[in-house]
Amino acid sequence: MLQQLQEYYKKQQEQLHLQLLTQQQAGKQQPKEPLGNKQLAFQQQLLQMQQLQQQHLLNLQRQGLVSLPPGQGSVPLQTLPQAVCPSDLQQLWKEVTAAQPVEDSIKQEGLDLTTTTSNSTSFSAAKVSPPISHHLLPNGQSTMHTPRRDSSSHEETPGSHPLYGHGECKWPGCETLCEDLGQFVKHLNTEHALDDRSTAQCRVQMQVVQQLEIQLAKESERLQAMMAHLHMRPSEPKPFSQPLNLVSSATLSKSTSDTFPDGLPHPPTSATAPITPLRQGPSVISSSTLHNVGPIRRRNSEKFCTPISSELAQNHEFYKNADVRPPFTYASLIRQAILETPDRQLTLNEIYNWFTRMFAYFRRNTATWKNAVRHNLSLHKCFVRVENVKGAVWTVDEHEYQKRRPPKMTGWVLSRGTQPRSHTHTFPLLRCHSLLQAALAESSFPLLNSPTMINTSSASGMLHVGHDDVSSTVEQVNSNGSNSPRLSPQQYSHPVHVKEEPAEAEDDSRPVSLMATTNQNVTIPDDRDLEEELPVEDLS
DNA sequence: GCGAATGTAAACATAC
DNA sequence: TGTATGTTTACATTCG
Repeated sequence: MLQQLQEYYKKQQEQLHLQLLTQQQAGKQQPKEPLGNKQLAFQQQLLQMQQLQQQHLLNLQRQGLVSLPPGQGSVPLQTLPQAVCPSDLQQLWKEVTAAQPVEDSIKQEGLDLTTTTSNSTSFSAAKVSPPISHHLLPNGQSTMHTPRRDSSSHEETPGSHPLYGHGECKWPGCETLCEDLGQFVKHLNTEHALDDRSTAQCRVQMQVVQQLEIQLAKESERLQAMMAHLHMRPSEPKPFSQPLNLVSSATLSKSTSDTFPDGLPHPPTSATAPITPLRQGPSVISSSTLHNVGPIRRRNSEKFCTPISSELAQNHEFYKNADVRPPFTYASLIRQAILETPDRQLTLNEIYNWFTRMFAYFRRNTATWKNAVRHNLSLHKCFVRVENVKGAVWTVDEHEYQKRRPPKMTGWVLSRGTQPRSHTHTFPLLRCHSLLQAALAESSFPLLNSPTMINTSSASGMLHVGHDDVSSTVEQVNSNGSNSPRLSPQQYSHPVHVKEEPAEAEDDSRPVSLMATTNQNVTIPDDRDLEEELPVEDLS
């Protein structure tokens, strides 16, 4: 099926290419500007075709028909069409840009694809929308052509370069170490000059961005349909506090498609205020999301209780490939890492590995975040160090973890711990509705970009919007509590030594049976109730 | 303003 | 000795 598709698209592309060449020939006898326009139109056609192909492939991928090798990300990069080879593209760009004054296509500091990028990426949108002033750079970062830049980024300081950070070149796949900016500029000019390879890399990055935009648009439509079906009013005032949040404009506002008939959500055209990823899930493809760095305080897993496990499951590929800081606290992430393992325990190094494996963001600044991880492990009582023959491993004391959570949640979260069981029986639809509304109102709805969740388990997915612990605990029950004979520390044949902590009278059973404490969490019965009562399909 | 939670940095100890 | 690991402290920030 895939082959057929690819063949089909190949043929289409060849036809288009042929047309393009024909047009080029014919264009020689025509005034330059119409030629440029026509070529642009053809180029757009080509790119749309490529988009279509990628969309299909993505759909196939979603349906499990196509699997991507690790490292390829959610975007089928390896399938990026080659219909426009770099040299063609370069030629195209030359001709297209020749029709209009493009100053300094190649700037002193290196390749500047801003104008051409705009031409190539905005597609038909360029015809109807004002010139977008943001431009995505090959590494997914965005340069703003507004005078002000995102001050939250330490890379945006004067004398810096968006492609340069932490002493290394951030050109995709490069990572060449450069001692200073001067050396970097030199490197940029030599290694990433305007040649076929760089052009191709730019194209790939453009495709990545386009794909994400398309995906977002589609999921936005889906969400609208869902909300319409549920009689919700997404465009009610109040929704989002971040005006620059793409989701707020693209997802929930019908006017998006009016503003941009191409159906593509367009990132904000200016960034006058730094954006933190507080309410941003991967569904928020905003420029600042893609390069948010620096100290970020609250994570939405804590504040808005994004279901970390489900979000991670859904957006695994995104976090794995995009240099985006995950919107979760270190504690949440560590806990997630530990709970994801069969044994519910990890060595420090394994935790490190999980971080780097799961998040591209944590593949750099290792000293900083590793220190933070160790700090969190030591600081939070919910993380318990257990020694075995292999060395020390870390486990999660779920009870402690729950205890440290501020009891300020509404809906089922409150009912989970404090209300009688009977309350959970009333949950399903009403609570779901209010919860959903609350989630929509309070967050950027991180499930938006989660086709699997929407497709296969929307109910559970929505219900999960409310508490990551709930989802995780439910998963625990499913994956561990009932059917998997996992090894718990006490099950090891060797004696288990638990770091001596001041034993607390009330929950002192921890050293004896950590896993028991974890799995026999007092909250589980409710979770189990929920699992039983709700039409949850995808919890296994 | 206060306190809790969190992130970051750093110093220090210990084990290998 | 260097590195990994673990603990602790300090300080800044965010948010209720």
